[in-house]
Amino acid sequence: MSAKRARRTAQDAAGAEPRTAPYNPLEVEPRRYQEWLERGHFRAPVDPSRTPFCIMMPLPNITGSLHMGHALNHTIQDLLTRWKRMQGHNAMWLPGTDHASIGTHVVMERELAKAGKTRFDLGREKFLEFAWAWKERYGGLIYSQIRRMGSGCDWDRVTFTMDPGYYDAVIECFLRLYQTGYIYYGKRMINWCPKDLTSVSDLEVHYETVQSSLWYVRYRGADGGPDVVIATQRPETILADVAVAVHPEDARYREMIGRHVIVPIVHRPVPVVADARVDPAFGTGALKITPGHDPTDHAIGADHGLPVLVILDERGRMTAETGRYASMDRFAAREAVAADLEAAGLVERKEPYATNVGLCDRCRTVLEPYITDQWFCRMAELAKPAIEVVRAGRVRFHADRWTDVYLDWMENIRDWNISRRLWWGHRIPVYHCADCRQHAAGRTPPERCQGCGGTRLQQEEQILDTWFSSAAWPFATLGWPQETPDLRYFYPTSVLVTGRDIIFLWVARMIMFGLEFMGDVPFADVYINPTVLNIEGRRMSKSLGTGLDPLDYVEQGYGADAMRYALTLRCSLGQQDLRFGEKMLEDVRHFNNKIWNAARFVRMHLEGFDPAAAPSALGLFDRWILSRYARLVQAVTAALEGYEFDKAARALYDFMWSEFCDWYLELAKVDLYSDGLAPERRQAVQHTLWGVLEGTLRLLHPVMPHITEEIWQELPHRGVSIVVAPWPEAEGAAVDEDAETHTVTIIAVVRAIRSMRADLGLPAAAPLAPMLRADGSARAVLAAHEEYIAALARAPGLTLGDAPSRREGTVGTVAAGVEVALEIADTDRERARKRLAGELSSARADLERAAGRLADGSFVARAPVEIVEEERRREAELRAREQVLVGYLDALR
RNA sequence: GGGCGCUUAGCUCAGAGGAAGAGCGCCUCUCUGACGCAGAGGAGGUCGCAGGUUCAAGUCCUGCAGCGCCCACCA
Repeated sequence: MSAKRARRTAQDAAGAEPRTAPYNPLEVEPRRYQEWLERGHFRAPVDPSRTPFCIMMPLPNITGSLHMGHALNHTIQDLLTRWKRMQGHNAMWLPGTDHASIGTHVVMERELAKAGKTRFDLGREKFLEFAWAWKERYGGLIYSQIRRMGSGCDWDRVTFTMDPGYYDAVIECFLRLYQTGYIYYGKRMINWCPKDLTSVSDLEVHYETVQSSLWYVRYRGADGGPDVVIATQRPETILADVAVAVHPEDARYREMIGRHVIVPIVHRPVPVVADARVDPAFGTGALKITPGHDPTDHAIGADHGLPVLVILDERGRMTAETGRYASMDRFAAREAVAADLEAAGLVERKEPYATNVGLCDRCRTVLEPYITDQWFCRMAELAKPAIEVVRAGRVRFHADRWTDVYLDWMENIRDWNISRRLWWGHRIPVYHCADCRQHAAGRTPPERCQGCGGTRLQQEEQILDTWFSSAAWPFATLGWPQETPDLRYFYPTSVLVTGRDIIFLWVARMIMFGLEFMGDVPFADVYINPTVLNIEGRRMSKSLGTGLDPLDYVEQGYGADAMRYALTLRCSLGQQDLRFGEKMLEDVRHFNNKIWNAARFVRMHLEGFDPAAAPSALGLFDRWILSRYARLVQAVTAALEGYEFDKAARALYDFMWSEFCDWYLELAKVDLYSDGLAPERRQAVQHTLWGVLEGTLRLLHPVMPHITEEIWQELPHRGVSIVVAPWPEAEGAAVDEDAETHTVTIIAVVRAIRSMRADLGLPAAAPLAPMLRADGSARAVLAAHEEYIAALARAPGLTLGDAPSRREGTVGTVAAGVEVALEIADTDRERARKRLAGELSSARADLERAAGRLADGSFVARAPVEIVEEERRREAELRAREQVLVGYLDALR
């Protein structure tokens, strides 16, 4: 146990209680949020007289609950929206959820499985009823969590991707792409999940390295020709082999090309073909060709006019045609076939082999390359303008490095498999003729087939990829394809805030859809927020048990503001990850309490204060803090403009705590507690306390909306809510260099006295009588503010004049050019000597460095004049300081 | 196989060419009238390693190492 903790515990045991209760966010936050809703502060109806600012929320899944990633993502969006609203924009943040077809399927089917059922037991219609009931039950949960975080969304516009209007917009997108000729249909090899029974797009494949085996299998030559040995990790697919391929330049196999070999087990003679896609360095340099079960083989087979054989069904089981392997699972079949090959003496050897297998992103089942009827969207044409707008800076990524990531993917884009063999989603608006297999696209079935005139038309069973529907999010939420006022007013939107994991899945596709359907980019800026990791730097995951629930922390008593601030403080452009730990919340809780109590102090001293009356007697420190505040306004505004959220948060923290509380409040106390304070001085101090606090609250509000509102409402102010208060301009509070310089001097002097007190071991409460000596303007400033220095340094006997720099029985130093001396008792001589010696040695080290640089001819000749001058000034100062310290030290010997 | 990011005080992170910073933690002191979720004073870093550019390098360049991420998917 630390000493500090021990003391605290002892104090607790003694029953010592803090005089005031700390700030309690749990009481404040829900109440304030409710008030904002009731007052309609988050509503943003179309208003042509104001500039719109619009953010579309990256839509959470209906199956999900709020996690740390959302907490950060929403904090940033809310921060931006609130800030822009305060700047006078008509700020709109649109919330919504995603039907997340495969994700929801997985969750619901897991639920069904508990009752021993599958979705096929229910049938399409019943299953969809079940899904809607699910959505009603859980879909609202995430909204209440979003509200609890303080997010100021326009709830009147909340959108679900299967709402009728949105559904219609998605269908419209499909039909237009179909008419343009970008959508095509046919049997293609895709990534198939044998568990979910659907295709998944390339982006939804999760690769993992697993330990597997590589079997070297001998294929006998046909008609007495030479054998060939191939290497495979999937012996079961040998049954579907239609050829063996070798590299055309491979000398080992030149003789083989055009001859035939016998596929083991099925005893099928197949040709040996030459193809440059074979890597001669891998395995034996001979590749078995299985067009039905491997994408590369599929391509090679197509080019060589080879047939396609299929030996696995949609569930990954061996088909009926495979004889004794029929209905075996693919992994069992692998072992069985391998064993049979072994028994036949055809396995040359088997070696361990690490390979990447593609897993279903949702259910982690090993995916199977599989040939089915699929819908694809051509991407080359859509990608072209989407590349151009980013190159031209019409869409800007923050941080900038994501631009290359985006461009790289877009330039190598491949066609998009948009169909899913699932039920929960937007059903593809195409009708197939049962007679001639022709199809036609449309919202309703055609009366008869255009090909054969038949009337047996059936709608396509498959639905669209979830990401196809979310690609329309920036405009389908605003009423597209209707030309609504909303659409005209808010599109293009302002900023997209999202994670890097969906730059391809979502961001790129929104840009392509936006350009295709709206003829304009969907947003001007894309801010990529960091990924939230736990404190060990591990990914948060529910299944690994490393997930953290932000609402847990909020309700534990830290509150939403603390969560928001903790995340914002670490949300920098430089970092791509953000490590989160509970300690961070504690820090912010302390900060909240600091603000709360500072505000209490201010209010306590606002009696008789009239905010409308301009202050007529500002003192040095009033001017100082106003100047510091003016800089703060600039710094915070600039940081937000540059998406440097951490800088904004840090600037606010440092100002509030280290300048406003530690110095200005303490200095103000000297005035406020003095008996004979002139009324105009009181007014000036009150005005400054109020003005700076009120302004800082406004700057803080986007990050910590609740506590700032709670305090702001208790202050004299000009509006109904801080939510709609104007963002501070450096109005009336300009930078005052003079006040800053002089205050720095005074602070340095106070610190010097405090430091001497501590080094000499003098009691904290002992009244001191330091002697100060200064020249010029510093002297005048000190003379005018002796009272403040005396109070803050607890030095009522302070004198300003000719401090003795070589006097027996004193210790001294130089602070900001002011000599500060203190008489010491005989018993303190040793401590004083130690302090002086320490200071002297570090002064000498600095001096040596400065003198060294100035003695270097090339430095003086080549460094810029200002730098050299600065060094000279420093050297002179250090020399003077050294002299003074030596003087004191000598006098103590 | 390609690409990106990170490596600064015990921990979490700022700093991006001119004297090493913050918060927490640690040490000492303080029952001071906003706050002990506090105040005051301290200790603590050859800025991953090796070269280079420069009068000057956490900061720019080149390698290397470790950690993390992304793309591609090789039988």
